[in-house]
Amino acid sequence: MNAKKALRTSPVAASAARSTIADVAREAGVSKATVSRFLNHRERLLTPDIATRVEVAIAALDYSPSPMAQALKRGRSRLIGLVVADVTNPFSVAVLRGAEKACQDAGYLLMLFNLGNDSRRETEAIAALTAYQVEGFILNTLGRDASAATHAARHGKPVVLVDRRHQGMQADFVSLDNAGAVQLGAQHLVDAGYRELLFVSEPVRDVSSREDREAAFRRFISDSAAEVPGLQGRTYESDVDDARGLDQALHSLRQRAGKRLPAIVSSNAVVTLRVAAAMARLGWHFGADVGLVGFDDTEWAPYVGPGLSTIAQPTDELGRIAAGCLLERLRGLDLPPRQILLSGQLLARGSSIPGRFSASLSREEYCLGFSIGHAD
Amino acid sequence: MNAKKALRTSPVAASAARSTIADVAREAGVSKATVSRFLNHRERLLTPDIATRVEVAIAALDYSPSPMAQALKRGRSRLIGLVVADVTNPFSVAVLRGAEKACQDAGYLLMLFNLGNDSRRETEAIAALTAYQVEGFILNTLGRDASAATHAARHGKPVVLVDRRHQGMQADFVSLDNAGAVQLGAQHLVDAGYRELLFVSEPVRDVSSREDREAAFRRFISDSAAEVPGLQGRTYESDVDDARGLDQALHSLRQRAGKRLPAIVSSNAVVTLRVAAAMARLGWHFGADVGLVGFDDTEWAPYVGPGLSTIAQPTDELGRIAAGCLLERLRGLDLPPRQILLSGQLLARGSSIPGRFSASLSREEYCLGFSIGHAD
DNA sequence: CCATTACCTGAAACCAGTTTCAGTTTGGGT
DNA sequence: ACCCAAACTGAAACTGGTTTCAGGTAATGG
Repeated sequence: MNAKKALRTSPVAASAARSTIADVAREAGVSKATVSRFLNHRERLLTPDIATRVEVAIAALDYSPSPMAQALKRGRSRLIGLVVADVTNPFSVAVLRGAEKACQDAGYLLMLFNLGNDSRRETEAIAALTAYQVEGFILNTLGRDASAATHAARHGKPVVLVDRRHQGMQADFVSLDNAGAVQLGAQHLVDAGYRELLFVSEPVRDVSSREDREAAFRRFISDSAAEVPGLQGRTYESDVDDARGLDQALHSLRQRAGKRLPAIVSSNAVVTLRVAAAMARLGWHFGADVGLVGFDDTEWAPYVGPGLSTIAQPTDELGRIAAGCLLERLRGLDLPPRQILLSGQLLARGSSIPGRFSASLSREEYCLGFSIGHAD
Repeated sequence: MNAKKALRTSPVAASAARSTIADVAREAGVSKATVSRFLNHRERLLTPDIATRVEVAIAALDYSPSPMAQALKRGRSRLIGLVVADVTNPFSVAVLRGAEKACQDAGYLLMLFNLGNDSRRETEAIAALTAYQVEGFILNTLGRDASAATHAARHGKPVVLVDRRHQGMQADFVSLDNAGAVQLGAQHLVDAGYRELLFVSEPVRDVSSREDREAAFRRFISDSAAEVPGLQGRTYESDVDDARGLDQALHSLRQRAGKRLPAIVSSNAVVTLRVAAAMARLGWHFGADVGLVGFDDTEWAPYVGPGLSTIAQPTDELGRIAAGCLLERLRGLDLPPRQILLSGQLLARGSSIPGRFSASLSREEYCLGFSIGHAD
């Protein structure tokens, strides 16, 4: 305390201490209230004379108000809490990027909490963020514990769910149109001539996006069975530490296929990588031996094998829109919860072309870029 | 205000309002000061009787102190500011992950600011974070504006620089041992028989890690010229929107090589991807046509072409150690600035094996996993 | 010309904590 | 039994803002 005062009076270290509203008031010869009014209610102005005096003082002291103090008094913090299931997942990061930009543009800062795929920390995350008075949440969490999110909502903080829905929870929800995307990818494989399909996913239970995708795949198979003779489809859940299981699944996929062509729909980039690893272990080649369409278009997809066909999510959009929804709510918009689904885009590359053999040919020519219009 | 009081007395909505220290004090029949002491100085205890009364009251009201108010009074916020040059860069994300974990374990929360590779926002970022009373910074910024960081340091906030040094700045610095890593990768290429080397980097100027790597490459070439007959090396700066330039650079690399073997050292994952794209455009193959060792071991590296040889950075370590340094400073450690360099690990795959042709063979057998011990 | 109103400004209370300071109690020593 | 110190607790001041409330001044109306 003494040290601080010493600093402030010492001209050398003057810059070390942030100037406060009281300093400005003193400098301008007015009261704190007047300075505060100048900052917040400039519209119904103060006397021009006084206003300029305050303005000058603020400039002279390079004053900017402490968000902490403002948060304390106002109850609003200009902070948004972002909870991410796993920063390692490129999808999460891409969304994060979009959201972060939108928030910054609106003058909000992001507080990040990464769960590292540990669902127990979900409650902890929301509690910590709530303590810091975040004004709202963008949640991309494991579906497990709806209670945590509901708790946040009950505190009156708006919540936007990204990619993963919590059953029965009243909140805005922004996501890829999973059903449409699966349809798009699976149909593409069928069009390319593949008939024995395998949907590979991470453990489905309780994660809405995985459930949606799997269900959509099943629906596609049963819906198309009539028109497409010989079409068969199964699903497989891949576990992180069960590489052998995946290898076997691929084996039996090819066995079932017989002389029909086998293909895989992988439910996200993580799974795609696992499948790529399995293919390498088996010495098989994408396209020729087994077709593939994978969710999430990553920057490396064009260069793996003959190029991986992917379903691109509009990740940036998702993040931006999620943040947008939240900001609207913060501005007082009071609507019933919305569901916003954006469509994916199919990028067809070598991995869904049966005739082609591995990476030994230039990929460019296969990059057809099938696409369906994607929302705004 | 009235609304709030109404809420608090209404039993139904009681959960909506966070309870304050005053509530606890009233409930326990003690003063706010006593509650505060219970929370902060439990060691020199209160009377056991009173302590338990407070404890019970806290439990009953599910009270937890407001970090905002604490920050205001204490000047400490339990917040750490993390500025990242580009969240899109997998390296940044990996570091972020490590740092985030370490901070959370120590009870700190991370405020994230992404520059999106826009160096003008650097000052803005530090100002915003400072305003929120972050206790320290972890900076992975563009080198441009040392002033911003210096400014932060002058405010007495500890700063840790990750991967990028600011010239003349007094702060802890945590990074890969770039010189050693370049040596490791380049030597590996030479050992494999490559003789005409090209170091490809993003624009080097003002980014210390890029400068270091380039310089180390030059040094390696001149140091080895004597012992390795025919060894030649050049450098090339690749620009985002100049794909043709890169194509030409590769062309002349091969031309220069003549019947010697040409190879590339790419300075990070982004560049590696650009090189992969160029190779695809040219219809060339890694390993056979041009060798490659790239900085940053990504999850997809094993599956591109014959597998990409990489120099893995201990990203998680880097993040953890950076956070660790910062936390030490926050605990009052007062040492001169440290430089902590961690060694990289060479993962040799197909792209640095001259004989092999493309992806048509299983990669596993090439994954020799050359490695040098990496610092704790 | 006086009363009323409108407008501007400052003092003080408040947000939710921490910390200082002073007062009370207790215990030990003599 | 008395004195003094140590230990514990509460009132109040403080952090840096915002907001209410009341007072003062100038302008307008009767």
